[in-house]
Amino acid sequence: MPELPEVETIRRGLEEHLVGHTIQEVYVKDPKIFQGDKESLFDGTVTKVKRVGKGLIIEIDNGFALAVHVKMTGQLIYRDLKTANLPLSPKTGGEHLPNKYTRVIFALDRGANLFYNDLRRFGWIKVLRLSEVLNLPFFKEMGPEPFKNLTVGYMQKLFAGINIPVKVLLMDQSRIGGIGNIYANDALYESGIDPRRKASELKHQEIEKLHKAIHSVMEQSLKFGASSAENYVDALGQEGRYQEHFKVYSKDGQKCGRCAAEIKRIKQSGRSTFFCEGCQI
DNA sequence: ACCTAAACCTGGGCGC
DNA sequence: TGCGCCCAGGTTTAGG
Repeated sequence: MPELPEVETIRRGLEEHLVGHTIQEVYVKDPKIFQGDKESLFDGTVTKVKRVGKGLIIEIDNGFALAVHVKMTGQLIYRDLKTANLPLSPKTGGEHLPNKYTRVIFALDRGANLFYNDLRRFGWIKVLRLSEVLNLPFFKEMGPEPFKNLTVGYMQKLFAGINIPVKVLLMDQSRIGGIGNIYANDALYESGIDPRRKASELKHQEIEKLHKAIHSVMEQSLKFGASSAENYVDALGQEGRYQEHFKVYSKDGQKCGRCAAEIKRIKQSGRSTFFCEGCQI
């Protein structure tokens, strides 16, 4: 599911392929997804693609921007004359685009297209003035992020005052940006911390280990092109392989690689948590 | 203020 | 074969 490494991998692909293009037309097949005035996009060039947490900002040099959130099953797929024959992952919904999951099509110059696919239709695309994008509550309320401004010191101060389970805290975007269920589970395993413990009860040294683990699991995922356990594909419609390297996520019933105890699955705040009762203490 | 749970959606997998 | 149910989980909203 798209978390920081997945969205960052999409961002890098768009940065490489989309920048320099102009948007010539937008076909909105599902109005639920697309909000704003598409005409505002037509007289400028894409200059930059930014990521804030799990959200994307596509900047255009006419003062407007596209803000995008793919939620769980959204895909942004770029196709042009060069990539037209590159096989698409079956997760895109078929061999060709557009298909039945294509909700928005951006027709670009030089015969290229950007397709927004979304099976479950949770995602959104908003046209906004660039100066207004960061005022969206989603961006405005984003907490410090791994690889940016998430420091050990910040985490130690944050954890001290919070009595919710550490796993639930890691996934709260307003407190720490970019971590979702996969990396919360794997980072807690990597640092040997029980996901049920209250954040305020963690020792400074444990928070230091957790900070390190967050970065190491996300770095590893980026290296493998992120995780395609569900619907994720990159900006060229290709799958990642981090799902082959999950530490505990989705591995309930299997043996822990560190202590050979069985990996358990519980619910926390309505979501699945996977952990090893043997070595996460 | 703090926390939980349902809602938003669709399709795949399971039991019967 | 098919029906009903559960599950996936990022964010928003409603409610305790």
